[in-house]
Amino acid sequence: MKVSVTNQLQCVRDVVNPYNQFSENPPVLYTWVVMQLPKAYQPSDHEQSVYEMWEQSGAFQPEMESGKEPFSIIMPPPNANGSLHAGHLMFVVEDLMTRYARMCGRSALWLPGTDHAGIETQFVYEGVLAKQGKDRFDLGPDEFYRQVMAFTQESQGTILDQFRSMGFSADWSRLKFTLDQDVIDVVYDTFQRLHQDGYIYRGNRIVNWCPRCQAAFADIELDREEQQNTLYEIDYGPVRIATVRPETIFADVAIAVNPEDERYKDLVGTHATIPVVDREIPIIGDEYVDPEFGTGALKITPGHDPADYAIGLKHQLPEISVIDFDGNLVNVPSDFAGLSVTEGRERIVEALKEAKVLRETTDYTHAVAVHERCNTVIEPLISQQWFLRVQELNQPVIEAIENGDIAFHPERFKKMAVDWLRQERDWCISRQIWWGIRIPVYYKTSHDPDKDSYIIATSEEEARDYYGEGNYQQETDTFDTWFSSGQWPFATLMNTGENDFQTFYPTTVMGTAREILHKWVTRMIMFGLYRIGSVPFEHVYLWGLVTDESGSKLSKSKGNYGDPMEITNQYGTDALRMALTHSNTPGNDSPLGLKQVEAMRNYCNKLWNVARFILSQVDETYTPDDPQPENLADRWFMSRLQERIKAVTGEIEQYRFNEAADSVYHLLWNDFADWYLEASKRQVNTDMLIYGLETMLTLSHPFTPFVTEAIWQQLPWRGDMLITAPWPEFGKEDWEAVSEFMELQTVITGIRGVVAELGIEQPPLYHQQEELLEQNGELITLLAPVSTCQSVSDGRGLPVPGTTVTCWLDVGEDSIQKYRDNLQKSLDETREYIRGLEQQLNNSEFKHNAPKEVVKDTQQRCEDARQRAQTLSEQLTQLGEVE
RNA sequence: GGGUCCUUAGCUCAGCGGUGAGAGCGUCUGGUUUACACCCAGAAGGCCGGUGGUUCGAGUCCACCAGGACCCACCA
Repeated sequence: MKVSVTNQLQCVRDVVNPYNQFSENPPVLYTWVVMQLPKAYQPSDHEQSVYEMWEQSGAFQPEMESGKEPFSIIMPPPNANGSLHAGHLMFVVEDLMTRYARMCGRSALWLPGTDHAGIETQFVYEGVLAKQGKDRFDLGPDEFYRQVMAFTQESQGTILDQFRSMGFSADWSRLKFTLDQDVIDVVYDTFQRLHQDGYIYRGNRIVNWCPRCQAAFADIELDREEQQNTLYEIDYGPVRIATVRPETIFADVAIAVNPEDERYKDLVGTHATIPVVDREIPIIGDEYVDPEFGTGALKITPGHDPADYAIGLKHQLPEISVIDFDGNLVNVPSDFAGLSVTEGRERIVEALKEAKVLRETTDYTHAVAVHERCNTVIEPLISQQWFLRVQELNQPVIEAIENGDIAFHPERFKKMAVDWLRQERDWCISRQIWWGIRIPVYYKTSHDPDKDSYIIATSEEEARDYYGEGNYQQETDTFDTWFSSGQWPFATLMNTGENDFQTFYPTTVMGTAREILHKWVTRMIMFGLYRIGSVPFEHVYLWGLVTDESGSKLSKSKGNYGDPMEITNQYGTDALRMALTHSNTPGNDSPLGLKQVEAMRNYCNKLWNVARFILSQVDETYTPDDPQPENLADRWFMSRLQERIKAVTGEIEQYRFNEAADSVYHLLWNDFADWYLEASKRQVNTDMLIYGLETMLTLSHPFTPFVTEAIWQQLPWRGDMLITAPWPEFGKEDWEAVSEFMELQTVITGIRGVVAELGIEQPPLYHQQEELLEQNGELITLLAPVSTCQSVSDGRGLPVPGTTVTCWLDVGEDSIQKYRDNLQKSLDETREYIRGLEQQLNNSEFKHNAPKEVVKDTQQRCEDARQRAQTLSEQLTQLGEVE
C-alpha cells in the first residue's frame, strides 16, 4: 500500500488526503496510516510538491479588490545571471513577513524582479568574448548589448528556481527585469523631468576613473586598499613639497601652503618651479593644507586629484591632464610619454635624482581608492560626465526620515542615512558601461550654435524634431545602475498590473542589506519623493552579512562559502530558514553554523513527530470541535497557547523575528512536546491536541513553511492550505491554571532531580492532603519517577526541594543523609534570597517610587520564598529527629 | 579624522530598566518509556570587558577607558 504523502499534493485546492484512498474500503484506523509515515521528516519528499501546490493555486498573488488591507514588499532584485549566494539568504525574512501578512488576511504582495547587474554581467561577458579573442570594442555598444541580453535571457532561470526552492512566496507572475522596456521608459521619464527641473548637467569634472573598466564610478563604488608607498620630498625652487605621486608633477598648477604657516607665509604670491620641466607655478595660500603633514607644502594637481580639483576651482587654477583613460602618461615630455603610471613614477624619480631635487624618501602606508568590482586602482581624472545635483533633492528625504515617515529597523540607521544625505556631493550618473540603460541623449555632429549641444531624446526621430535633418550620434554612456534601481519601487508597480501602483504604493517594508543603505535605500526615497511625492516604503528593515561561525564574511576565496543549496539538500530548506531567522538580530551580522541548521532540522523533525503522535490519536472520521479544557494540564496549555500567540504576533509585528522564532521553538519543544503531550498520555483531549497542533503549525508556518504545510495536508478534516489559513487570534489567559501547573512542574522537576542525583528507582511520593497532589496524582506518577502519589497522615522521608507543596519521597535512610547537604544548601540559598528581598521591601524609597505592581510582585516573591524556606526548615528538622 | 556596532556559560549568540541571568551547540551522569536517539531525564558551567555616574532598582541608561568589527572621509 502506498502511503507517500507527497503524491497526494498534486491537486491544488481540493487536496486529497491519505484517507481518501481508503474510502471505498472498510474503515481503517488512521493510526495505522500515520504509523506508516517515516519516523523522520524527509524534506525532499515534500518541498517540491508543496511549492508547486502553492504556486499553482495562485496563493502568491495578492487578492485584489477584496477590500483587504494591502501589504507589499519589493524584492531587492538579484542578478539575473547569478545564482543564490549568502547575500540572498536574509530574503527569508521578507518571505516571513509576507507569509505572516497573508495569513493575517492582508492582500500581500512580494514583488520579485531581476537585475541586469551592469558591471558584473559586463565583466562576465567580456570574459566570454576574451575566450574568442575579442573584446567589446570589436562589437560596438549595440551588438554588445544585444549579445549580453541574449546571454542573460538564457541564464536567467537559475536564480528564480533557487528562490523557489527557498520557499519564497513571491508573486512570480509579476516578475520584472531592470531592462524591461516599461521600466526603462519610467527611468527616461524621470531623467527628462530632472533635466527640465535643472537637476541634471553635463560637465568636465574630476571623476573616479577605472582604467580596467574604462568607466567612471561614483565615490560610493570605491573601496579602500592599504598600500605601501614612498613619500617623496622634492624641491620646487623655494619650497619643498611631499608627494606619493611624483609622476603627476607635469600636471601641477600651483603650490599651496597654509596661510598661517610661519615658514611659508611670505612666499604666498611668489612662484615656485616644477623641476625637470622647469615650469613656474604660483604659490598660493589655502587653509586646507595641514602644516604638520609632510613638508607643509602641497603641490596642486587639479587634473588628477579630487582634493586639488576643489582647491583649483576655488583659486581658478587651470586643469592639466597628463594621464589618459588607459592610465598612461600623455602630454608629457617624450621621455615619459606613453608610460604607465608605475613606470612613469620610476622614471621621474630617476630624473629627479639626476636633477638633485629629490631630498628625502620615507615609507608611507596609506589607503588608495580601488574599484570595488575589479580592485583596479582608481585614477582620478577629468572627463565629461553627466551629473545629478542632489543637495536640493535630498532635502525632503532628510525631512521625511526625521519626521518618521519612514521607520528604520533598527532605528540607528536613521541617523546614518541622514548624515550621508547631508554631505552627499553631486552624483555622477553616467557610466561608460554598455550593458545598461543608455542615457537618452542625442548629439548632432555639426551642431547649430543657436541650439543646445545635446537633446534629451529616446530616439533619433525625437532628436530630429528638434534639430532637423542631419547626422546624429547617440550617447553611448549608460546610467549608473543605482540611478535606475533607485526608481525600482515605482518603476515596477507602475507596470505590473492595472491597480498595482494605486494599491501597493507606498510599499509596506523595504528589507535589504545594511551595506546598501546609502547606495540604494536613500536614493529610492529621494526618487520616490521627487517623482511620486511620497516615500516609497513605510518601514526599512536592514540586515548585516551572513557570516561563518567565526564572523568571517562568506566568500569563495576564503573557502568558507558553502553553496546554500547544499545545506538545504542536506538539512531541508526549513532548517536553513529557521536557523537564519533565529540567528539574525536586526542590523547585525548573522553567524550561520551548520550546528545551528542541524538544531533547526531537529526542530522540524520534532514538529513532524508531534503531528504523527497527535494524528495517531484520532480516527478517520474525526472532525475537530472547539477545544474544551478538561483538566489542569488542558487549562494550563490552553492558557500558555494564548500567551504565546500573543507573544509571537507581537514579536513579528515589532520586527523581532529572532525572538519570534525562539518563542515558536520553545513553545513546540518545551511546552507542547515535553509537557502537554506527555501529560495528555494520561487523558487524551483530542480537540485540545488538534487545536494545539493547528495553532503550532500556523505560528511556525512563516518560519518553516514546507514542513508545516506538509503536515497540514495530512489533516483529514482540512481541505485548504496552511499558506492561506488565518493567523490565530488569542483569547484570555487562565492565571490560576498557569500557577498551579507550574507548581506541579516544580514538584515533578524536583523529584526528577533528586531521583537522578541519588540514582534510585521510583520511590513512593507522600504528602499530607495537598489538594494539588491529590488531584493530580496520576499525572505525577506518569511524569515523575515515582511509584505512587499518596496522602498520608504522618509524612516521612526526603522532602522534595524547591516547592511550597509539602511532600516527601520515601527513600532509604542513607539516601536521605546523602541528600541532606543539598537541602541545607537549598535552604541557605533561599534564606539569602529572602534577605535580599526583605532589604528591598524595607527600603521606603523603593515602596515610594517603584510601580505598585512591582512592589506587590516583590512581596509575593518574598512570601513564596519564606514559605519554601519554612517548609524546608521544618523538613530538615524532621530529618534531624530521624537521625 | 568622523560615525556605528560588538564585548554575557567552553563555542555561537539572545536578553525591550523591575530584582535568584537565558538558548542552541559542546561537556558530564543516567535512560532499548511503540511521536521523535534528528530522542528523553538530570547536572556542571557566569564578579554580564574595566572604572565611575544616573536610579528605589543597571547586563540593560549615561560618561570615560581597553580590546575587536564595520561604515563614511579629498592629509598630499
